[in-house]
Amino acid sequence: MPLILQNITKHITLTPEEEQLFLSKIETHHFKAKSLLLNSGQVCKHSYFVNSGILRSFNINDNIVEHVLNFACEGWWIGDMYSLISQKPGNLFIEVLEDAEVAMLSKENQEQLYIEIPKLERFFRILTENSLVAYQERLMDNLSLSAEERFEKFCKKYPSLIQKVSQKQIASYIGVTPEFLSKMKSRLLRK
Amino acid sequence: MPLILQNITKHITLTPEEEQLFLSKIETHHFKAKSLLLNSGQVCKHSYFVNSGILRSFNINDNIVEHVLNFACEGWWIGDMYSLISQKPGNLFIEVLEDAEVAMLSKENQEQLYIEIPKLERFFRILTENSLVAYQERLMDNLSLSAEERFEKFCKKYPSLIQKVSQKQIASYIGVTPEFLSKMKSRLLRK
DNA sequence: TGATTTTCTTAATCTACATTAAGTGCCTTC
DNA sequence: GAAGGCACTTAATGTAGATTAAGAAAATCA
Repeated sequence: MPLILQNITKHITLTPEEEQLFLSKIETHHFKAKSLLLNSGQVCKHSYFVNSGILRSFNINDNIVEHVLNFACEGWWIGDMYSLISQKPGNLFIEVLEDAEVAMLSKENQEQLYIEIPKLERFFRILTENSLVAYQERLMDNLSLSAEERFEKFCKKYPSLIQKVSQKQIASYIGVTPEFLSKMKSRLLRK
Repeated sequence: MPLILQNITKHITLTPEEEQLFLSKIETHHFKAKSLLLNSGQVCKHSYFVNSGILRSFNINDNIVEHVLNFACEGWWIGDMYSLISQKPGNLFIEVLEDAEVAMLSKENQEQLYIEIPKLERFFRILTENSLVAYQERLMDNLSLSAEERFEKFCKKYPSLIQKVSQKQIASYIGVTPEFLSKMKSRLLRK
Protein backbone atom coordinates (compact mmCIF):
# COMPACT_ATOMS: atom_id res chain seq x y z
CA MET A 1 0.00 0.00 0.00
CA PRO A 2 1.41 3.44 -0.92
CA LEU A 3 2.83 5.36 2.01
CA ILE A 4 0.35 8.18 1.57
CA LEU A 5 -2.63 5.84 1.96
CA GLN A 6 -1.07 4.33 5.06
CA ASN A 7 -0.79 7.88 6.36
CA ILE A 8 -4.45 8.60 5.70
CA THR A 9 -5.75 5.36 7.12
CA LYS A 10 -4.12 6.20 10.41
CA HIS A 11 -7.03 8.55 10.98
CA ILE A 12 -9.90 7.54 8.69
CA THR A 13 -10.97 4.44 6.75
CA LEU A 14 -11.34 4.54 2.97
CA THR A 15 -13.07 2.03 0.71
CA PRO A 16 -10.91 0.54 -2.09
CA GLU A 17 -12.75 2.79 -4.57
CA GLU A 18 -12.05 5.87 -2.49
CA GLU A 19 -8.41 4.85 -2.25
CA GLN A 20 -8.21 4.62 -6.03
CA LEU A 21 -9.97 7.95 -6.43
CA PHE A 22 -7.55 9.54 -3.99
CA LEU A 23 -4.50 8.10 -5.75
CA SER A 24 -5.80 9.33 -9.08
CA LYS A 25 -5.66 12.89 -7.75
CA ILE A 26 -2.02 12.62 -6.72
CA GLU A 27 1.03 13.30 -8.86
CA THR A 28 4.34 11.82 -7.82
CA HIS A 29 7.67 13.35 -8.82
CA HIS A 30 11.35 12.93 -8.14
CA PHE A 31 13.43 15.93 -7.16
CA LYS A 32 17.16 16.33 -6.85
CA ALA A 33 18.78 17.84 -3.80
CA LYS A 34 18.79 21.66 -3.90
CA SER A 35 15.80 21.96 -6.19
CA LEU A 36 13.11 24.39 -5.11
CA LEU A 37 9.53 23.14 -4.99
CA LEU A 38 8.29 26.56 -3.96
CA ASN A 39 9.85 29.99 -4.16
CA SER A 40 9.10 32.95 -1.95
CA GLY A 41 6.57 35.21 -3.66
CA GLN A 42 4.87 32.33 -5.43
CA VAL A 43 1.40 31.06 -4.69
CA CYS A 44 1.58 27.58 -3.18
CA LYS A 45 -0.52 25.27 -5.35
CA HIS A 46 0.18 21.91 -3.70
CA SER A 47 0.45 20.05 -0.46
CA TYR A 48 3.55 17.89 -0.57
CA PHE A 49 3.82 14.44 0.97
CA VAL A 50 7.33 13.00 1.22
CA ASN A 51 7.72 9.37 0.13
CA SER A 52 11.50 9.49 0.51
CA GLY A 53 14.26 12.04 0.94
CA ILE A 54 14.12 15.27 2.94
CA LEU A 55 12.58 18.67 2.33
CA ARG A 56 12.64 21.86 4.34
CA SER A 57 10.59 25.03 4.37
CA PHE A 58 12.20 28.33 5.34
CA ASN A 59 11.95 32.06 4.88
CA ILE A 60 14.60 34.69 4.37
CA ASN A 61 14.71 37.77 6.54
CA ASP A 62 15.81 41.10 5.04
CA ASN A 63 17.39 39.13 2.17
CA ILE A 64 20.01 37.80 4.55
CA VAL A 65 19.11 35.36 7.28
CA GLU A 66 17.33 32.06 6.62
CA HIS A 67 14.94 30.64 9.20
CA VAL A 68 13.87 27.03 8.91
CA LEU A 69 10.19 26.55 9.61
CA ASN A 70 10.02 22.79 9.07
CA PHE A 71 11.80 19.70 7.94
CA ALA A 72 9.86 16.91 6.25
CA CYS A 73 11.13 13.43 5.68
CA GLU A 74 9.49 10.10 4.83
CA GLY A 75 5.82 10.11 5.75
CA TRP A 76 5.50 13.84 6.45
CA TRP A 77 3.41 16.52 4.81
CA ILE A 78 4.80 19.95 4.03
CA GLY A 79 3.58 23.11 2.32
CA ASP A 80 3.04 26.82 2.80
CA MET A 81 -0.24 26.71 4.69
CA TYR A 82 -0.75 30.47 4.54
CA SER A 83 -0.36 30.63 0.79
CA LEU A 84 -2.23 27.39 0.23
CA ILE A 85 -5.29 28.60 2.13
CA SER A 86 -5.34 32.16 0.87
CA GLN A 87 -3.95 31.44 -2.61
CA LYS A 88 -1.88 34.58 -2.19
CA PRO A 89 1.90 34.77 -2.66
CA GLY A 90 3.68 33.45 0.41
CA ASN A 91 7.13 34.10 1.81
CA LEU A 92 8.28 30.53 2.23
CA PHE A 93 10.77 28.55 0.21
CA ILE A 94 10.44 24.78 0.01
CA GLU A 95 13.70 23.11 -0.88
CA VAL A 96 14.99 19.58 -1.29
CA LEU A 97 17.79 18.76 1.14
CA GLU A 98 18.17 15.12 0.05
CA ASP A 99 16.96 13.62 -3.25
CA ALA A 100 13.28 13.04 -2.77
CA GLU A 101 10.17 11.37 -4.11
CA VAL A 102 7.21 13.59 -3.43
CA ALA A 103 3.47 12.99 -3.77
CA MET A 104 1.78 16.25 -4.76
CA LEU A 105 -1.85 17.07 -4.07
CA SER A 106 -3.04 20.22 -5.80
CA LYS A 107 -5.31 22.68 -4.03
CA GLU A 108 -8.05 22.10 -6.64
CA ASN A 109 -7.88 18.34 -6.32
CA GLN A 110 -7.95 18.66 -2.56
CA GLU A 111 -11.11 20.79 -2.70
CA GLN A 112 -12.59 18.33 -5.18
CA LEU A 113 -11.79 15.43 -2.86
CA TYR A 114 -13.50 17.17 0.05
CA ILE A 115 -16.67 17.00 -2.04
CA GLU A 116 -16.23 13.47 -3.35
CA ILE A 117 -14.94 11.98 -0.09
CA PRO A 118 -16.21 14.16 2.79
CA LYS A 119 -14.33 11.97 5.27
CA LEU A 120 -11.19 13.69 4.03
CA GLU A 121 -12.37 16.87 5.74
CA ARG A 122 -11.92 14.93 8.93
CA PHE A 123 -8.50 13.65 7.93
CA PHE A 124 -7.14 17.06 7.08
CA ARG A 125 -8.77 18.58 10.13
CA ILE A 126 -6.96 16.09 12.33
CA LEU A 127 -3.70 16.61 10.43
CA THR A 128 -4.03 20.36 10.91
CA GLU A 129 -4.92 20.00 14.58
CA ASN A 130 -1.82 17.92 15.23
CA SER A 131 0.32 20.35 13.34
CA LEU A 132 -1.16 23.27 15.29
CA VAL A 133 -0.35 21.57 18.59
CA ALA A 134 3.22 21.07 17.46
CA TYR A 135 3.62 24.75 16.50
CA GLN A 136 2.09 25.78 19.78
CA GLU A 137 4.56 23.70 21.74
CA ARG A 138 7.46 24.96 19.68
CA LEU A 139 6.37 28.55 20.23
CA MET A 140 6.16 28.04 23.99
CA ASP A 141 9.56 26.35 23.91
CA ASN A 142 11.01 29.36 22.14
CA LEU A 143 9.49 31.63 24.77
CA SER A 144 10.54 29.64 27.80
CA LEU A 145 13.51 27.38 27.13
CA SER A 146 17.20 28.17 26.71
CA ALA A 147 18.94 27.40 23.43
CA GLU A 148 20.55 24.37 25.05
CA GLU A 149 17.21 22.99 26.23
CA ARG A 150 15.70 23.52 22.80
CA PHE A 151 18.60 21.66 21.20
CA GLU A 152 18.30 18.72 23.59
CA LYS A 153 14.57 18.55 22.97
CA PHE A 154 15.16 18.58 19.22
CA CYS A 155 17.64 15.70 19.52
CA LYS A 156 15.16 13.61 21.49
CA LYS A 157 12.25 14.42 19.24
CA TYR A 158 13.95 13.97 15.86
CA PRO A 159 16.95 11.66 16.43
CA SER A 160 17.02 10.63 12.78
CA LEU A 161 17.24 14.22 11.53
CA ILE A 162 20.37 14.83 13.58
CA GLN A 163 22.17 12.28 11.40
CA LYS A 164 20.82 13.54 8.12
CA VAL A 165 20.59 17.30 8.28
CA SER A 166 23.49 19.73 8.57
CA GLN A 167 24.12 21.46 11.85
CA LYS A 168 23.53 24.78 10.14
CA GLN A 169 19.96 23.77 9.31
CA ILE A 170 19.29 22.55 12.81
CA ALA A 171 20.69 25.76 14.30
CA SER A 172 18.32 27.72 12.11
CA TYR A 173 15.37 25.55 13.16
CA ILE A 174 15.97 25.96 16.88
CA GLY A 175 16.76 29.64 16.48
CA VAL A 176 20.49 30.08 17.11
CA THR A 177 23.54 30.81 14.96
CA PRO A 178 25.58 27.84 13.69
CA GLU A 179 28.54 29.12 15.70
CA PHE A 180 26.57 29.00 18.91
CA LEU A 181 25.18 25.54 18.19
CA SER A 182 28.71 24.31 17.62
CA LYS A 183 29.76 25.77 20.95
CA MET A 184 26.78 24.20 22.73
CA LYS A 185 27.57 20.80 21.22
CA SER A 186 31.13 20.78 22.46
CA ARG A 187 29.94 22.01 25.85
CA LEU A 188 27.42 19.15 26.02
CA LEU A 189 30.05 16.59 24.93
CA ARG A 190 32.46 17.69 27.62
CA LYS A 191 29.85 16.77 30.25
CA MET B 1 -28.38 36.13 15.87
CA PRO B 2 -26.01 34.89 18.58
CA LEU B 3 -22.39 35.86 18.06
CA ILE B 4 -21.28 32.24 17.86
CA LEU B 5 -23.61 31.55 14.93
CA GLN B 6 -22.37 34.65 13.17
CA ASN B 7 -18.89 33.28 13.65
CA ILE B 8 -19.78 29.92 12.15
CA THR B 9 -21.67 31.33 9.20
CA LYS B 10 -18.57 33.22 8.16
CA HIS B 11 -17.30 29.91 6.80
CA ILE B 12 -20.28 27.57 6.31
CA THR B 13 -24.06 27.88 5.92
CA LEU B 14 -26.40 26.22 8.41
CA THR B 15 -30.13 25.60 8.05
CA PRO B 16 -32.32 27.05 10.83
CA GLU B 17 -32.72 23.51 12.25
CA GLU B 18 -28.97 23.02 12.30
CA GLU B 19 -28.55 26.36 14.00
CA GLN B 20 -30.98 25.30 16.70
CA LEU B 21 -29.27 21.95 17.07
CA PHE B 22 -25.93 23.67 17.41
CA LEU B 23 -27.19 26.12 20.01
CA SER B 24 -28.72 23.28 22.01
CA LYS B 25 -25.22 21.82 22.41
CA ILE B 26 -23.77 25.01 23.83
CA GLU B 27 -23.73 26.12 27.45
CA THR B 28 -23.26 29.78 28.22
CA HIS B 29 -21.81 31.00 31.50
CA HIS B 30 -20.66 34.21 33.14
CA PHE B 31 -17.27 34.35 34.77
CA LYS B 32 -15.73 36.98 37.00
CA ALA B 33 -12.27 38.38 36.38
CA LYS B 34 -9.53 36.17 37.82
CA SER B 35 -11.57 32.97 37.67
CA LEU B 36 -9.84 29.97 36.12
CA LEU B 37 -11.70 28.08 33.40
CA LEU B 38 -8.91 25.55 33.12
CA ASN B 39 -6.06 24.65 35.43
CA SER B 40 -2.73 23.17 34.46
CA GLY B 41 -2.83 19.39 34.91
CA GLN B 42 -6.52 19.19 34.08
CA VAL B 43 -7.99 17.62 30.99
CA CYS B 44 -9.57 20.29 28.80
CA LYS B 45 -13.19 19.31 28.22
CA HIS B 46 -14.45 22.36 26.31
CA SER B 47 -13.77 24.77 23.54
CA TYR B 48 -14.52 28.27 24.75
CA PHE B 49 -16.06 31.00 22.62
CA VAL B 50 -15.98 34.50 24.08
CA ASN B 51 -19.21 36.49 23.81
CA SER B 52 -17.84 39.34 25.90
CA GLY B 53 -14.91 40.07 28.19
CA ILE B 54 -11.33 38.82 27.85
CA LEU B 55 -9.62 35.51 28.54
CA ARG B 56 -6.02 34.42 28.29
CA SER B 57 -4.26 31.06 28.12
CA PHE B 58 -0.78 30.69 29.59
CA ASN B 59 1.61 28.20 31.08
CA ILE B 60 3.99 28.44 33.99
CA ASN B 61 7.61 27.51 33.62
CA ASP B 62 9.42 25.83 36.53
CA ASN B 63 6.65 27.12 38.82
CA ILE B 64 7.89 30.66 38.32
CA VAL B 65 7.53 32.37 34.97
CA GLU B 66 4.20 32.77 33.17
CA HIS B 67 4.07 32.75 29.38
CA VAL B 68 0.93 33.94 27.65
CA LEU B 69 -0.03 31.76 24.72
CA ASN B 70 -3.17 33.62 23.67
CA PHE B 71 -5.65 36.31 24.46
CA ALA B 72 -9.29 35.89 23.47
CA CYS B 73 -11.84 38.64 23.43
CA GLU B 74 -15.28 39.04 21.84
CA GLY B 75 -15.75 36.64 18.96
CA TRP B 76 -12.65 34.52 19.57
CA TRP B 77 -12.26 30.82 20.38
CA ILE B 78 -9.83 29.62 23.01
CA GLY B 79 -8.91 26.30 24.58
CA ASP B 80 -6.04 23.92 25.20
CA MET B 81 -5.89 22.23 21.83
CA TYR B 82 -3.35 19.64 22.96
CA SER B 83 -5.43 18.52 25.90
CA LEU B 84 -8.68 18.81 23.99
CA ILE B 85 -7.48 16.51 21.21
CA SER B 86 -5.66 13.98 23.32
CA GLN B 87 -7.92 14.21 26.37
CA LYS B 88 -4.76 14.06 28.46
CA PRO B 89 -3.85 16.57 31.18
CA GLY B 90 -2.46 19.73 29.62
CA ASN B 91 -0.14 22.38 30.98
CA LEU B 92 -2.19 25.43 30.13
CA PHE B 93 -4.19 27.69 32.40
CA ILE B 94 -7.17 29.57 31.00
CA GLU B 95 -8.03 32.62 33.04
CA VAL B 96 -10.52 35.47 32.88
CA LEU B 97 -8.85 38.87 32.60
CA GLU B 98 -12.07 40.86 32.32
CA ASP B 99 -15.56 39.67 33.38
CA ALA B 100 -16.73 37.45 30.56
CA GLU B 101 -19.66 35.65 29.02
CA VAL B 102 -18.43 32.43 27.49
CA ALA B 103 -20.14 29.89 25.23
CA MET B 104 -18.82 26.43 26.03
CA LEU B 105 -18.83 23.51 23.62
CA SER B 106 -17.89 20.21 25.22
CA LYS B 107 -15.63 17.75 23.44
CA GLU B 108 -18.42 15.13 23.39
CA ASN B 109 -20.94 17.55 21.95
CA GLN B 110 -18.42 18.65 19.38
CA GLU B 111 -17.84 15.04 18.27
CA GLN B 112 -21.59 14.49 18.25
CA LEU B 113 -22.07 17.57 16.09
CA TYR B 114 -19.48 16.34 13.61
CA ILE B 115 -21.79 13.34 13.07
CA GLU B 116 -25.07 15.24 13.03
CA ILE B 117 -23.80 18.21 10.99
CA PRO B 118 -20.80 17.02 8.95
CA LYS B 119 -20.35 20.55 7.57
CA LEU B 120 -18.96 21.43 10.99
CA GLU B 121 -15.90 19.34 10.18
CA ARG B 122 -15.25 21.93 7.52
CA PHE B 123 -15.84 24.83 9.86
CA PHE B 124 -13.46 23.57 12.51
CA ARG B 125 -10.93 22.55 9.87
CA ILE B 126 -10.91 26.11 8.56
CA LEU B 127 -10.76 27.54 12.08
CA THR B 128 -7.81 25.30 12.87
CA GLU B 129 -6.07 26.16 9.61
CA ASN B 130 -6.32 29.86 10.32
CA SER B 131 -5.08 29.38 13.84
CA LEU B 132 -2.17 27.30 12.56
CA VAL B 133 -1.16 30.03 10.15
CA ALA B 134 -1.21 32.56 12.98
CA TYR B 135 1.02 30.38 15.19
CA GLN B 136 3.36 29.83 12.30
CA GLU B 137 3.75 33.53 11.71
CA ARG B 138 4.23 34.21 15.39
CA LEU B 139 6.89 31.52 15.59
CA MET B 140 8.76 32.98 12.65
CA ASP B 141 8.44 36.43 14.19
CA ASN B 142 9.98 35.13 17.39
CA LEU B 143 12.83 33.63 15.41
CA SER B 144 13.53 36.61 13.22
CA LEU B 145 12.32 39.88 14.73
CA SER B 146 13.68 41.97 17.59
CA ALA B 147 11.59 42.56 20.69
CA GLU B 148 10.82 46.06 19.47
CA GLU B 149 9.61 44.83 16.10
CA ARG B 150 7.43 42.21 17.78
CA PHE B 151 5.90 44.84 20.01
CA GLU B 152 5.14 47.17 17.12
CA LYS B 153 3.59 44.31 15.20
CA PHE B 154 1.45 43.42 18.20
CA CYS B 155 0.22 47.00 18.49
CA LYS B 156 -0.78 47.07 14.84
CA LYS B 157 -2.42 43.66 14.92
CA TYR B 158 -4.35 44.01 18.18
CA PRO B 159 -4.85 47.73 18.81
CA SER B 160 -7.84 47.11 21.06
CA LEU B 161 -5.91 44.75 23.35
CA ILE B 162 -3.32 47.44 24.04
CA GLN B 163 -6.03 49.44 25.77
CA LYS B 164 -7.51 46.59 27.73
CA VAL B 165 -4.73 44.28 28.78
CA SER B 166 -1.96 45.11 31.24
CA GLN B 167 1.53 45.73 29.95
CA LYS B 168 2.76 42.78 31.96
CA GLN B 169 0.49 40.44 29.98
CA ILE B 170 1.57 41.89 26.67
CA ALA B 171 5.23 41.59 27.61
CA SER B 172 4.67 37.93 28.38
CA TYR B 173 2.88 37.40 25.06
CA ILE B 174 5.65 38.90 22.95
CA GLY B 175 8.33 37.21 25.02
CA VAL B 176 10.09 39.92 27.04
CA THR B 177 10.15 40.99 30.69
CA PRO B 178 7.77 43.75 31.81
CA GLU B 179 10.79 45.89 32.65
CA PHE B 180 12.13 45.65 29.15
CA LEU B 181 8.75 46.38 27.56
CA SER B 182 8.50 49.48 29.74
CA LYS B 183 11.93 50.59 28.55
CA MET B 184 11.02 49.94 24.90
CA LYS B 185 7.82 51.95 25.25
CA SER B 186 9.58 55.02 26.56
CA ARG B 187 12.22 54.62 23.85
CA LEU B 188 9.51 54.50 21.18
CA LEU B 189 7.73 57.52 22.68
CA ARG B 190 10.89 59.59 22.64
CA LYS B 191 11.11 59.11 18.84
C1' DT C 1 42.44 14.52 -8.93
C1' DG C 2 42.89 18.80 -7.38
C1' DA C 3 40.23 23.18 -6.82
C1' DT C 4 36.54 25.48 -4.79
C1' DT C 5 32.90 25.96 -1.97
C1' DT C 6 30.56 24.95 2.12
C1' DT C 7 30.38 23.37 6.82
C1' DC C 8 32.18 23.17 11.25
C1' DT C 9 35.09 24.77 15.05
C1' DT C 10 37.26 27.93 18.23
C1' DA C 11 37.97 32.27 20.28
C1' DA C 12 37.57 37.32 21.11
C1' DT C 13 34.41 40.86 21.39
C1' DC C 14 29.86 42.92 21.47
C1' DT C 15 24.83 43.65 22.47
C1' DA C 16 19.98 42.80 23.25
C1' DC C 17 17.68 41.60 26.73
C1' DA C 18 17.39 39.62 31.73
C1' DT C 19 17.97 40.34 36.53
C1' DT C 20 17.98 42.84 40.62
C1' DA C 21 16.62 46.58 43.18
C1' DA C 22 14.30 50.66 44.59
C1' DG C 23 10.72 54.09 44.13
C1' DT C 24 5.93 55.75 42.60
C1' DG C 25 1.18 55.60 41.92
C1' DC C 26 -3.12 53.11 41.64
C1' DC C 27 -6.30 49.71 42.71
C1' DT C 28 -8.37 46.48 45.75
C1' DT C 29 -10.28 45.05 49.98
C1' DC C 30 -11.48 45.35 54.67
C1' DG D 1 -10.03 55.71 54.08
C1' DA D 2 -6.14 53.28 55.52
C1' DA D 3 -3.15 49.42 54.10
C1' DG D 4 -1.41 46.17 51.48
C1' DG D 5 -0.63 44.54 47.06
C1' DC D 6 0.08 45.11 41.99
C1' DA D 7 1.48 47.39 37.87
C1' DC D 8 4.63 50.45 36.05
C1' DT D 9 9.08 53.01 35.74
C1' DT D 10 14.04 53.78 35.93
C1' DA D 11 18.68 52.48 36.45
C1' DA D 12 22.80 49.52 37.51
C1' DT D 13 24.66 45.30 36.54
C1' DG D 14 24.88 40.62 34.49
C1' DT D 15 24.68 37.12 30.73
C1' DA D 16 23.00 34.23 26.85
C1' DG D 17 23.69 34.30 22.60
C1' DA D 18 25.21 37.27 18.30
C1' DT D 19 28.87 38.91 15.52
C1' DT D 20 33.27 38.83 13.51
C1' DA D 21 37.18 36.50 12.07
C1' DA D 22 40.15 32.87 10.80
C1' DG D 23 41.60 28.13 10.27
C1' DA D 24 40.43 23.03 9.62
C1' DA D 25 37.59 19.54 7.71
C1' DA D 26 34.41 17.92 4.62
C1' DA D 27 31.64 17.94 0.61
C1' DT D 28 30.98 19.33 -4.26
C1' DC D 29 32.40 19.89 -8.64
C1' DA D 30 35.17 20.37 -12.96
